[in-house]
Amino acid sequence: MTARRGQWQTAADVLGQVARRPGLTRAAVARELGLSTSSATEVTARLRDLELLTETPAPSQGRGRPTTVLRPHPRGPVVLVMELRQADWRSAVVTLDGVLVDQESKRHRSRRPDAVLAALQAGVGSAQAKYGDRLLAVSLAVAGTVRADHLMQAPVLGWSTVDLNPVVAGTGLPLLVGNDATLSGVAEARMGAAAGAGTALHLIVEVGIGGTLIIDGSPASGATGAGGEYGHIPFGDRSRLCPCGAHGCWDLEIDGRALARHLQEPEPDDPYNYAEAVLQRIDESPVAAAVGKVAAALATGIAGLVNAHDPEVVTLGGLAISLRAAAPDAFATAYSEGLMTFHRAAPPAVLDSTHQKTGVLRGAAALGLDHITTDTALATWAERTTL
Amino acid sequence: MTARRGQWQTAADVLGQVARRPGLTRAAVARELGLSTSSATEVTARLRDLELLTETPAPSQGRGRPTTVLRPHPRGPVVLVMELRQADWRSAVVTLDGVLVDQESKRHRSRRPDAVLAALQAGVGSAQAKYGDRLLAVSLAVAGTVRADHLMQAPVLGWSTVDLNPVVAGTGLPLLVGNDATLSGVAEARMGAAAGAGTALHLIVEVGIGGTLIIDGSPASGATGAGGEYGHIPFGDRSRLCPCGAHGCWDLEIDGRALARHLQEPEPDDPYNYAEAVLQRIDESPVAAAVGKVAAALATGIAGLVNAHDPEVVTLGGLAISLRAAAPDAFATAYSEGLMTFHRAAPPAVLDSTHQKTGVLRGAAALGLDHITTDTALATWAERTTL
DNA sequence: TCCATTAAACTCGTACTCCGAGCATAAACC
DNA sequence: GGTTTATGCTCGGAGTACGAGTTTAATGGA
Repeated sequence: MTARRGQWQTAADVLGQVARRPGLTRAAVARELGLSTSSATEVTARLRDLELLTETPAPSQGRGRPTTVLRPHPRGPVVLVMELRQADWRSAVVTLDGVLVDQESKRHRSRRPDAVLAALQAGVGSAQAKYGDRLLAVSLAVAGTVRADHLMQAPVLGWSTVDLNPVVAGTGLPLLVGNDATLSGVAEARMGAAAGAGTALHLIVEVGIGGTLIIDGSPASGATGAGGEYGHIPFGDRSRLCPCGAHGCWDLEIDGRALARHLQEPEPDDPYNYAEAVLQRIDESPVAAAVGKVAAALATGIAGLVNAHDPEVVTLGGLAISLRAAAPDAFATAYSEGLMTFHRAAPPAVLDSTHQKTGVLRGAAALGLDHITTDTALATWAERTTL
Repeated sequence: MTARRGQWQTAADVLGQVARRPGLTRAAVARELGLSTSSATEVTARLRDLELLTETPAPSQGRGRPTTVLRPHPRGPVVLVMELRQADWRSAVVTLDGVLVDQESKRHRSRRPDAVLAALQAGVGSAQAKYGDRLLAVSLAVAGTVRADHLMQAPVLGWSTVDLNPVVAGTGLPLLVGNDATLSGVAEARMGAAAGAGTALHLIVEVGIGGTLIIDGSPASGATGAGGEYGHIPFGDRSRLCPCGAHGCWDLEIDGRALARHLQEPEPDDPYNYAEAVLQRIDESPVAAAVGKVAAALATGIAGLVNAHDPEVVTLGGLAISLRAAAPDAFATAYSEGLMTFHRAAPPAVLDSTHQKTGVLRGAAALGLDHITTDTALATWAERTTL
């Protein structure tokens, strides 16, 4: 039978709740979505029959008939999430409650694109072997600029344009690709420091700066998925050429390369670890001055983006956290001075990320689950299960 | 009876189509939304019974049974749209097809906030007297920074924080407030140069620069509605203090004030008309040089925002159009050089707005219609009509 | 002129979701 | 052990969308 318009919308909403706030009880979900108890009964029964959810008795909370906790079904759908990084790749399998299982991590043997993609493809293959039909999608996070399903620029990997589709070749699975900074922002907005915010800005400094604007839990990824490259807006010195091809990129002002410049040290091969090392020397006064400048450059840019986007909250990741911690006054001053006057009375809070290393995979998991819990995807699953 | 979840979703979708593409036939709407003919019959019947739509015979297009054009019902709901500008205010009434009727325009007698708001309130009153229950909302565009239903900064009006609620006081109508630049961007994205684009960036230069990022037809308005103040990100000279309170705002680099600086003329009282006058003198070589610099500053900033947001298309309004036209080479060069390399092969088109003076009201109309055609709003209307 | 063709509207029976009301149930509280 | 409380379950009903089949109103050709 063909799916009817909006037929699975409520079921999708229920699954969305389960993914965003794992451990939620059936009664709580019903309250949240404004469902009547009869509807809740019916929807959960449907989801149970389709092997999407199971119900387990919930610990009782005072009087009243005890309710149940909604949990993913042991034969329910899963998504494979993968993160491609400079020296290694990680993967995990996600169930409908967003829990990561089967976590793996492997160093690259070779960094040639075809070798790395072959390794990822093998990972997809073994997940498919283990989970079979339950595996519905692959969500891949990469440390580089993404455009649709291509990696355009990945300085940390030393890659230029690479088609990522080989990762799922031969499996018939859809491949979702996202930038790592974008996905860590999604994690913060859904279940981290920015949870509940309608509009949130996430910025993460590693080598250069990445980030994303998140509106109602979805990243503003632009026309081709390359949105969020905040490192390449001209907040910096226009005379400096960025490896990206533009001039005066913010990127060049806020990471290890900028610290080295201020300290008149040679450009570091590994700006991330260099910056961490420099931050250890914060009691040396030239270091403190350099860190202050970089923290101020970071804060000024953030203030500009706050003016532009009016986020409810800003979350920081990576080196941005330690940079601010090392020069809190320089940061606070530059932030305040960069804001439009009317923002200064109650400026958006700038919070440290709550997810650190796991944020990227969690964000990839969130978008992967979104993909398999749309009403149309559920209709497809239902058709398959009831055959 | 209480409204059921999603009960009016399809009806809302149909009305959305009618508003976005007026003159659409019933058959076309059904195709567009993937409705079966039986559903189309039913939905239109329902909308007819509720005095939301009427059907008029469509001009026949070849063989086959003729279809009908969906038009707003003569007793259907309307929205009052208003635009508050420096010297005057304009208003119009919008029907469900987005057509503006009863257009009016009145100069301010006094520019004191209370006097202006009283005049607007009187306008609302007369619209309510004429349309009665049919008038469901007021959508107000203002030339200034908006935060929820307050105007925070309006340099062109000389106002600081002003509560705009008095405009609808005593009417019981909901007030929707939007920045003028944001709303003109909505008009471009819905039915202008950026029609069909998923992500579009709109920038309009008048005094300073305003704009908005539009995703799937909705502006990214931020937490409080102040989103889109692109003029106040630090693309400019950090030593210059902006009236907004921040330093180095882009605003200061791309309007009449910047032209005057480059020409070493005194700061103009009316930067907009000053800039238009300067552009008439483009054949003087110092003027050409100054315009080139300003056009380049505009293009460089646009390129940075393209890097950040990856829009499908950029639309220009106000002076931005004539600035680019006056210095096309400077603009094109700076645009290209500001882009990340991978964008340069196929950079987003930068198009002139198709709506000029009417864009703001059309954008306000679009958001107003959105507000009264949500499924919940339709349920309310239905309840009222069937009583 | 008349008939075939075409596209779309209409009718009817059905499936499905959600709801309200009423009832049943399982815990905590007293 | 009865009361209170929150929740789940059952049932009948309302409402939407759909498929299949039929009807309708136009065009275009014989």
